[in-house]
Amino acid sequence: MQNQPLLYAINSIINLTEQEEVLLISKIKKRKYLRNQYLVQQGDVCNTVSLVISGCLKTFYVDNQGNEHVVLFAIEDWWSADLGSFITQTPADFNVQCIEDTILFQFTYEDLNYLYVEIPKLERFFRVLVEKALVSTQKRIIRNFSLTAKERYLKFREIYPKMDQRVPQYLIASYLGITKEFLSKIKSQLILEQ
Amino acid sequence: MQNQPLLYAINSIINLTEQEEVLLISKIKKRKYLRNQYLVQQGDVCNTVSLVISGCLKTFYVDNQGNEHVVLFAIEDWWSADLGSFITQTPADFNVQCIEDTILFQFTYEDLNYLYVEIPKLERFFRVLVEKALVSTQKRIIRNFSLTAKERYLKFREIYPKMDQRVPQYLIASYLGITKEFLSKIKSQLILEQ
DNA sequence: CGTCTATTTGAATGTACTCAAAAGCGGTGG
DNA sequence: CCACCGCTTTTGAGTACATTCAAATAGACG
Repeated sequence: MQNQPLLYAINSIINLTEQEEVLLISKIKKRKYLRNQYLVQQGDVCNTVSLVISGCLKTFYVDNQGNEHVVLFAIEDWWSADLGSFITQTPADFNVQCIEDTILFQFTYEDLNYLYVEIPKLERFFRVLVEKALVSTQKRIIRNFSLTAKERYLKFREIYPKMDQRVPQYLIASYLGITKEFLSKIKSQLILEQ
Repeated sequence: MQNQPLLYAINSIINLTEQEEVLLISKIKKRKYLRNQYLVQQGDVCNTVSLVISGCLKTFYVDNQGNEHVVLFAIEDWWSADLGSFITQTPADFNVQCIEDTILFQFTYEDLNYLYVEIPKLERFFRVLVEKALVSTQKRIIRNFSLTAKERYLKFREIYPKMDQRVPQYLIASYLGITKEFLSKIKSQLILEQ
């Protein structure tokens, strides 16, 4: 049954009864997006939380000079949303866009709040999800401060081994907080060093 | 009654029954720390989550070169912990230290997990707390990428108006990801501009 | 008043950026 | 099958933002 992967993930943290599973599944919206489609656009209200089943998303911010800054990539088993927009139901600061054809399970704001009431255990699932995201975001801040661009790139390849081939280089540069040109120079330098 | 501020905060998000309040209070440890005392040291397991009643904490990371990097300040109504260490009960990456005399309400790992079972609504309180922290951490990453040091400093003063006077300048520099010397130069430049 | 810590200032340096141009690469159509 | 197009990556020269190191100055506290 197609909802299994998500249910496994959820049941590894909380144990749902059969009734709860049925209710949960009734509120999950399965959606397919194509490469380059947007889930959220800066300025819109983010109305869904998405769990990635397959494919890849980028969450990014466009600054005043028009530069894109990738906040995070979400691949299989990750989730994504403009959380700030979602929880306050105000316009989003971030864009969320598919960089591959992507299959998602989505919860709307209304449904999720309904589910929190009907299945209080679900609070735990999302608490744990958000805790993990916070931990990895804090670690990222540290990496940005204490490592050079080259070290950050090496760390990135270590933490996300598949991403390096999967994602265009200019997006990795953006994630690392450097220009695409400079990442290119780092890579050629790394080749020379071998 | 001394526990009121925290209960107000909690009751603004979830409604506790009187029994639940009593149970909750029985597990809260109120502690006073002096300036410079550590709550958590890099390498130790972080066993408590702390809610700041008064005073100020810094969470920081010491890198391989021995440089300190402030991850966050926690003042009144904020909370702090090495969350990664706390949730996995593994050695902490971060230090948490008082930069003023500080009064805290603390939950131990065991008590908090017990409370999650006895008062499931508490999951919601902490989910909301962690969500807010994640949002502000993501916004910080964006600021670090899209703003110059000077702009980051101005933004910092805007977001944390009191902190600028309250916290030594070299810690603000560390929070902003720049050297203390450079922050000093930014400030003198700002004075000239007026 | 002296000591310790925090901040300021300056000169030299380095890391990463900008801009411009060239090269590579994948797909599409003639 | 090759030519062309759009998009990504590479390369280079010049520049800017921020760092390092050293020394001077300012503040806080006993």
